[in-house]
Amino acid sequence: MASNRDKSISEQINDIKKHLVAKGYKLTQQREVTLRVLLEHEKDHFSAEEVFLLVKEQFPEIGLATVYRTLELLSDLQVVEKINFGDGAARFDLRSTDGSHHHHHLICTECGTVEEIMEDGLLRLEQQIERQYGFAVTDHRLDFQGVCKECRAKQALNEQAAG
Amino acid sequence: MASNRDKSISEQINDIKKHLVAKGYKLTQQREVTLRVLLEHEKDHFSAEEVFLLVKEQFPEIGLATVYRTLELLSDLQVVEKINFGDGAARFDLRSTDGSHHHHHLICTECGTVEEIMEDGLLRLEQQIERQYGFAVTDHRLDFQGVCKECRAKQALNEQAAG
DNA sequence: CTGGCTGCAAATAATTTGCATACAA
DNA sequence: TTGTATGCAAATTATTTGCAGCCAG
Repeated sequence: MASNRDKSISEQINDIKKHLVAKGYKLTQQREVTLRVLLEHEKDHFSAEEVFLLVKEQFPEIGLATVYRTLELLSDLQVVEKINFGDGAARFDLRSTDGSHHHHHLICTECGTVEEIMEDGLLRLEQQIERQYGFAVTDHRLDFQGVCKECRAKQALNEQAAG
Repeated sequence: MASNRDKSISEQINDIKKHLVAKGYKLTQQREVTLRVLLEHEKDHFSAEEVFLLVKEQFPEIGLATVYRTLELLSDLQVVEKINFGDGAARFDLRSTDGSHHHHHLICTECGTVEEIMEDGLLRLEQQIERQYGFAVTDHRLDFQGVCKECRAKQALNEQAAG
């Protein structure tokens, strides 16, 4: 029952290294630092550029293209998920080690915050889809747009002031 | 109870024209043709480029930038939804007139087809999120990845041949 | 009329690619 | 050693923007 929450970052990097090696890839300095950055910020949804800037702090020689290539690779390996929230750039989200990775997103339309929630009430729906459409679901993505708690509080204050 | 399914395309364009005019916008030839193309292909998920090519058939003078601007405008007006499936380009999806627009997507990882399904078992979940996180849900997006019926059939055949 | 709208071309922004060199296994 | 990976710069792709003229209301 070990989830990634139970493992140190080094252990997780080691696990991922095995995946890499198994497919004939190498764990370079650049890839390791990139992984470390992702693991240290598992709740964020960084763009390639943002990852690049953070990696650069620990490894200044790295090039942006390498970060793109690494993220692409990690995406293929199912280590990260590439998501597009509609602002210009793709964002990258760590998947959980066990492959279930079912966190959903609460995207605030006021402040742009993206919060992750762990939740899974979708199994029933997936089964229904499989039955009804003959579509074999392997994965899903569920995002909610709306107004987060903080922005609602602000809105309430403003209305009070205005009213 | 009139849904957009009950209305002719001209009627729908007229409805949308009212929205436009109400906000001080004009219904130009270009916008009308673009709308017509979208309405005639309501089950597709075209990129701006694809819309452009289709509009060009009926209105050759149009420029790509105009299509982008029109789609942006229609997006603001909630007439279309701008979605990003992760291939390089944004795609545009008609919303239903009543604003509910809750269709979800079945994205086949084999052939790339995107099928729409009308379904809404998410109300309960939205309510739970509101209670649990204080997040006021206004909209959601639910996509399923997997293998569609057709590709599964093909896979089955191939396995048979191989086995 | 006239302010919004358009087409065009140039500007951005994100991402990819070619290539000579560097380095992990 | 040797093929994979990297950094850089140039190329590509999607989208946006400036601007002079155009047209719907």
